[in-house]
Amino acid sequence: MTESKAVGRDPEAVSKFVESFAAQLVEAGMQRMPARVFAALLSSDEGSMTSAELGEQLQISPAAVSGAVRYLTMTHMVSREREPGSRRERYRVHGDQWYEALTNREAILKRWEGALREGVSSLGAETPAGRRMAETLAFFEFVEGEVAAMMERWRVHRRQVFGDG
Amino acid sequence: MTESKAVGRDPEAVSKFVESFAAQLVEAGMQRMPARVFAALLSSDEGSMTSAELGEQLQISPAAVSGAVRYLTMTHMVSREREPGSRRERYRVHGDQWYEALTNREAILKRWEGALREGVSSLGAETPAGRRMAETLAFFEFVEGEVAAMMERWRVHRRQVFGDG
DNA sequence: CGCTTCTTTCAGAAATTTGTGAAGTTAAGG
DNA sequence: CCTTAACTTCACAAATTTCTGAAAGAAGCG
Repeated sequence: MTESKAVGRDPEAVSKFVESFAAQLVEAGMQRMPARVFAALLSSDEGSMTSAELGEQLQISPAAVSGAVRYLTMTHMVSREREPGSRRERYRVHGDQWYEALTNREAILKRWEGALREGVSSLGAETPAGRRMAETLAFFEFVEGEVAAMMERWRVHRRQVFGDG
Repeated sequence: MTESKAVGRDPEAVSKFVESFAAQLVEAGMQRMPARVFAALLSSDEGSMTSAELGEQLQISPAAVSGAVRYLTMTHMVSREREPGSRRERYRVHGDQWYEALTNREAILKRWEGALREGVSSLGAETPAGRRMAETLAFFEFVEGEVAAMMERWRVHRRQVFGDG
C-alpha cells in the first residue's frame, strides 16, 4: 500500500490469475513465455500492454517479451500497434479474434491431411491400414467443414448474448 | 530381401509414412515417442503391435515403448490387450475411438473454464478485463456443447460412407 | 515352486529448450 | 545528422526433458 498511483485493482489478484491461466495454456502445449504474455494481455483492462509493462509484471527480460510476442503475432493471437509518435509498441489481444485463431488450427489439420493422403497411397488404399487411414482422413475433412459452420453459429449466439460489442 | 516371411508391403514405405506422420503430431504438441508409437500402430494392418515389434520398427528401447504406451493409454488413444496365454501384450488403436479421444480435450476445456471463472470473479465482472474473460468463457462453453453434436453428426456421416465397419 | 519371458521403474548421461545479457538495428526528435 | 529510446538478434549458461541400460517386478508354464 501507500504505493504510487491508484491502480483500481489488486495487482496480486491479477498476477495470480495470470499465472494460473498461463499454467493451463502451458499444460495444453503452449510455450511458457507466450502463455504468460498472452494471459497478461487478456487480463489487462485495455486489452493491450507495452513491452515494458509486460516485462515488469512478468519479471522477464525485453528479449523474452520479444520472443513471446513474435510467436503470438505469428499465430494471430495478438496484434501489434505502434503508438503514434513514439517508438513504443503496444501488443493487443483482439477480444474475439484470438479464440478464432485458436480454432484455426486449420493449418495443422491441412498438414495432417496431407500426411494421411500420402499414407493411404503409399500403403495402398485396399490394405486394412490404408482403409483405416482413409477413414481418419475423412474425419479430419469432416471436422474442417464443421468448424467453419460452428464459428458462424457462435457469432450469432455471441451477438444475442453480448451484443455487437 | 530373402528375409524370413513375406511381409506383403514395403517396410521402408511404411517407415517413411510413420516418421512423417509422427513429425506432424509432434509439431502439434505431442511428445516424440508417443507420436511415433501411435503412428506405427495406425499404419499396421492389424491395427495392433507388440512391444517388441514396436521397439524393432522404431529402433527404441523397451523402456521407451513402455513410457509411450503409458501416455497413449492414459489419453485413451490406444488400448492394451493381453494375448491369451502369454506375457506378451498387444497395443491397439481402435480405428474410430482414437480421434474421438482427440476431440475429447474436454478435460482441458473444463480446466480453462475453471481458470476463467476465477478470473472473472477476482478481476470483477464489471471491469473491462472481467467482461472480456466472461466472453471467452462463454465461447468455450459454447464449443463444448457443439463438439458433442458434431461427433454425433460424424457418426451418421461415417456410417453412410464407410458402413458399420 | 522355480524358471523364463515380458514389462515397468529408476538413475543418470545426453540432447534439447529456455531465458538472459550484451551487442546490434531502427526510427523519433532535436 | 546525431542522440537516444525502443525493439530484436545472438551466443551461451542453466534448467528441463528425453531416452537408455540395468535392475526389479509380474505372470505363464513346466
